[in-house]
Amino acid sequence: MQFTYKKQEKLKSKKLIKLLFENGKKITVFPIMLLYLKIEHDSDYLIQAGVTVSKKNFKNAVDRNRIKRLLRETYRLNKPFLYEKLENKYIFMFIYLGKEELKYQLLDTKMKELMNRFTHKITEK
RNA sequence: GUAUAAAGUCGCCUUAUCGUUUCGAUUUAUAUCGAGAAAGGAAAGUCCGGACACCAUAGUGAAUUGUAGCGGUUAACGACCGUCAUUACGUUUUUAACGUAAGAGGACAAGUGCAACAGAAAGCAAGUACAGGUAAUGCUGUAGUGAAACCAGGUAAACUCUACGAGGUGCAAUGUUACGUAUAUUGGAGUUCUAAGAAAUUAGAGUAGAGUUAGCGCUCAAAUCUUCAAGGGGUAAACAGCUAAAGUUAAUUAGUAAUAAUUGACGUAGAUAAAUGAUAAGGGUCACGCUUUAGCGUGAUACAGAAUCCGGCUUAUAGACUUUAUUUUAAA
RNA sequence: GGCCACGUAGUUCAAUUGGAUAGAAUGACAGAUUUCGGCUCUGUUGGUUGAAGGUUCGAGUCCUUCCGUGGUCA
Repeated sequence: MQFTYKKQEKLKSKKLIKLLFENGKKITVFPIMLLYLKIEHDSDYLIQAGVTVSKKNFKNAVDRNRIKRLLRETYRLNKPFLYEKLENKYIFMFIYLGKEELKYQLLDTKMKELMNRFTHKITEK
């Protein structure tokens, strides 16, 4: 499995996103919050993931884009770790809660911690 | 050389690793390989003007709304260029001229409205003080009030008038496909029998069916049924529109200029919870400090992210460079 | 992405078609009343009218450009 993040892996359907926000479960490792939901979707990949940043916290489009790019990058590089342990299909949404931009290395460690917690929760069941 | 102001130009670079979007090839498919390209001067605000699309549309007038010295540029404009009145400041040889900057500026000799306080008076009128003048009188001048006054007064970024222009809605326009389902309403076609008639149709039966009843039955009866179309309700998927264009740039010519013409060169993003990146290393530029005139260390490297496409305007912007003007310093 | 609307004391609203010092209620503060508090009465306070320009003798009001807030569409 490679470090890819293609069109097929992105969460695009408005319907799914709506479902996710209504029924999804949360895990938070500040400043990242993960919303996830176990659901059968059409993609060939196990996970469809999206990324979002609030307009309230970051007013300029440039800053929002920067954060989203960082989040995507951390997800992309840590993805194989998740795929080793997963069996069912999921949809993800990463939400950035912080009000200031963090450095890449910090975000990377946070993302790893977040994924650890997620796999714990799944395997417990 | 320093500082300030105005105008204009540029607005970080290189390498490595891992990725995203597009196209092509291979493959059942995951995917693999190859190819080139990938954010701005404002992409922003949406303040104007167009292209393009759909809808509407005989003509004329009215209403609504925009513009407003004169001339030019342009696809077009409320933009741009030139120029004049006017205003402000400065200088001089001071009833004027020159320089710099501003410059939404048609008409109050068509009508209506408005002008606080002050003032006799800011209009369907009334008349103060002083002086002059008359047969006589606000008849004339000055003073005083005020932003404005014995005047065809002022005011149109007041209504209005004049001249010229403007159909509406916007790529979430619009077209095609897919998914999918309650059916109000409207229209067409179809579905029983008998009689009359050439036919449209009319009259009757009470069949299919509908309503009601526990049921028998009773009532209605081809529409309340079927089907097709319009219409309406929902879903939020795909493709086209979608990027080569009033294109960018250099030289020459015409023009005071905006700009135009000719020739040469270039071929320039196309996403949709929204790509154009992330990390590491090195370099450039600027500031500060140390040492010392060549290095070292630390910090900074702006404003900001395409969403149908162009032409302007407005606003944000670290730093660098060019030109012009002014000030001051040093040298010759 | 397109298209609209609205900004006045801490809060909710006024301001006669441009005319003076921008008002009212409520709130806040002080005093009176009360043993104390509330109610009530009296007084005081608080605004660069979202910002910057312009027109005008004079702008909350007219014009232009920005800033902020909200709405709408298939």
